[in-house]
Amino acid sequence: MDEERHRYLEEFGLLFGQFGLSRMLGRVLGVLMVSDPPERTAEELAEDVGASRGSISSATRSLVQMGIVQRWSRPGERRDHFRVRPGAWHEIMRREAAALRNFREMAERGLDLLNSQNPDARRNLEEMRDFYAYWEKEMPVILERWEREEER
Amino acid sequence: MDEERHRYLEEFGLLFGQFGLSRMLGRVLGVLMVSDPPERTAEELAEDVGASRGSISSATRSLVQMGIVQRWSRPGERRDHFRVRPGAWHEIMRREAAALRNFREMAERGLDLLNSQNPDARRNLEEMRDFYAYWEKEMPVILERWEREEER
DNA sequence: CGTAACTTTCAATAATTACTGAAACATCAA
DNA sequence: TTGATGTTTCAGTAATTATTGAAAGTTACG
Repeated sequence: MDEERHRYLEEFGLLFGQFGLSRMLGRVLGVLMVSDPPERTAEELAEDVGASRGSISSATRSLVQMGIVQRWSRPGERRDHFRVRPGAWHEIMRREAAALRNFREMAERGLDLLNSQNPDARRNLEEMRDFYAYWEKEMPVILERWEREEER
Repeated sequence: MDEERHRYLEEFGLLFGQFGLSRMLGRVLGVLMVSDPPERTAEELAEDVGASRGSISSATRSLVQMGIVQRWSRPGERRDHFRVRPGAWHEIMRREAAALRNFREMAERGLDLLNSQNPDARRNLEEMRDFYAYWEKEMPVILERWEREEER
């Protein structure tokens, strides 16, 4: 694994770090993305990202649990193999779409808490609530259109 | 400031923490959202969130710099006041839309790096690139529609 | 069974990030 | 200019989060 590839993995990790996942998850996902063939054993992952077996174990567990990575094993072999699931990116975005609900609900709780008739004071929370309700409605539409276009 | 309100601020902060901003930015934004009237001085913010002046100073600076919060002062008064800008939520989403580009570019760099003809190995990166290119195109459309609907 | 190959768990610790508070800086009015 | 009021900066420290590595757990096979 050369210098350029290590830099790529680190930046892939940082991108995911900014975005909310952990850096290690990003690095592991990065290796799986640029692997040829596109799968790796836990041991290979540990070597490629330069991390301990323990870290790899917890990163792969999270990625599998999130539906981003698949684990599989050939019968009669002790080693597990990991690969990125087709549709992984769609799944990541679907999670973001689901999180919009938390923002809308936070706005609604704020309005209850504020409990004021002053329209000036309510305006920001109403805007927040309406904005996230709008996105909650629109994102699934765009996600579905992508799925239909992928099927062709 | 009662117990319920403090819990709200803490959860508002956590929501923003998960989402990528700092918890303190979230707490400060939370206070400004549920204030009546909807503005606060730095001193009031410090008291409401229970943080030091220094923390408030850096949080408000970031929020202003991001275009989420406005700072203003009445002539002949030394104190600055802060309030949430109308359109703040739109601005936050616009930033997310802009970040999609980083994901597409990461996929493109990965394809260069992989430099393999094996279609199986290229598939994940191609999917990533196409998926984020699609969102890069679609998000501005939805953001603009919101703006048009707001104007009415 | 027992052993080797491999994985997971989790307490300890390293690395990172958030926060404070006091000093420096800025602004207003007399 | 001075003093009072208010804000920012930043070095130090606290709090949090990420990571390791060794022990415990699993699985395949003879």
